[in-house]
Amino acid sequence: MYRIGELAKHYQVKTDTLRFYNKQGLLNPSSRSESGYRMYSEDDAERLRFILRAKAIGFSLTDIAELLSIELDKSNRACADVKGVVDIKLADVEAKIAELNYFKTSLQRLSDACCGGPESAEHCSILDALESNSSAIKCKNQAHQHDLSHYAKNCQSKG
Amino acid sequence: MYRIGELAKHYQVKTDTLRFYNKQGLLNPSSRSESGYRMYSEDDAERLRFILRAKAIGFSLTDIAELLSIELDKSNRACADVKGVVDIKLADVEAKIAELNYFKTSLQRLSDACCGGPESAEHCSILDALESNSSAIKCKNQAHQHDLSHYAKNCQSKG
DNA sequence: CTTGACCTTCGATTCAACTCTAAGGTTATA
DNA sequence: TATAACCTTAGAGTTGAATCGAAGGTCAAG
Repeated sequence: MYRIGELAKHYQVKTDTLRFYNKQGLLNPSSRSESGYRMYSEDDAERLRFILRAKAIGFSLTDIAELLSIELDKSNRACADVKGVVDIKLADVEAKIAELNYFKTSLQRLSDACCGGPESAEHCSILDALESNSSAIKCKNQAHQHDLSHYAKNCQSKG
Repeated sequence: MYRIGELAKHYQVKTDTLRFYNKQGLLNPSSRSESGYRMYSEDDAERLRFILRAKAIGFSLTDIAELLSIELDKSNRACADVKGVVDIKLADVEAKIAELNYFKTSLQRLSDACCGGPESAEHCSILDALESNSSAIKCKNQAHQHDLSHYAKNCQSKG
């Protein structure tokens, strides 16, 4: 069993954050000491690891609560429902990866094209690229169905 | 030239948001009409597209301002500086992709293991996995150097 | 010449996810 | 027993990124 400060130090979070997660119902200490101190078990720590990992890759606390709460009403849910929740997150993650890969390619192209020397950036190819309609950072043409589609369709490749 | 409402509608943002970007210096309309209306050029629209795309993949407005401001003081910056900024962003993006790929694998594994049928989730393999120390959502062993390393090292594979 | 859809400003509010403050209780050590 | 380093609570403040409200100016159509 860990006291709040121990758990916090171990996972590099503030005690405030753990109290906040407690208040939000995200991570309730499995017990309290005589004097009212929060006492966290190994399972609680496991749950915290899950929360931190999910958070680090961009899930909101609401998302995380949803994933974690699935287990609570499982007898009222069909397998398909559960799989549905997971698959929605999966689609989100895949869409984000696609965006990031696209952006990565653009940045890579910029970086590769730049001499990186000590001379003034007046004629730096990175700047040229950013200046002229972000021509090195083009919109992808094969717009798929997600957040970006609403403006991707208006984004002409001008290179 | 577009008025604020036109630009907003075109890119599915609120006029408030465009005024906010103006106030923040992220996107200043290239002119004002006689009567003081903000007037946006094609280049302004281009810049907005860049902002929206960058935002969609997780850059903060501060990050975006940095990328966009490169052009302003370019004669005061060395090529190397500019390349440096881009390379830092590139590393950010790569780290994010790595995280997401890791999480994607975990979610995929959960999804694949689930029958997805209409029966009660009482014995759903996804829930089993989440329950028992998230064993199906294991920590990766090959911890590389980034945000997660501080707790990845404490995360034992229990499957 | 007024109605409605625009636009302006400034300041207040929202939301997530903390983060801090104040006032006080607990526990190990000198 | 007193000092420090813990812990408790309720509630206020912070940051980023909007979003809203109020009070009013602009402009084309009827």
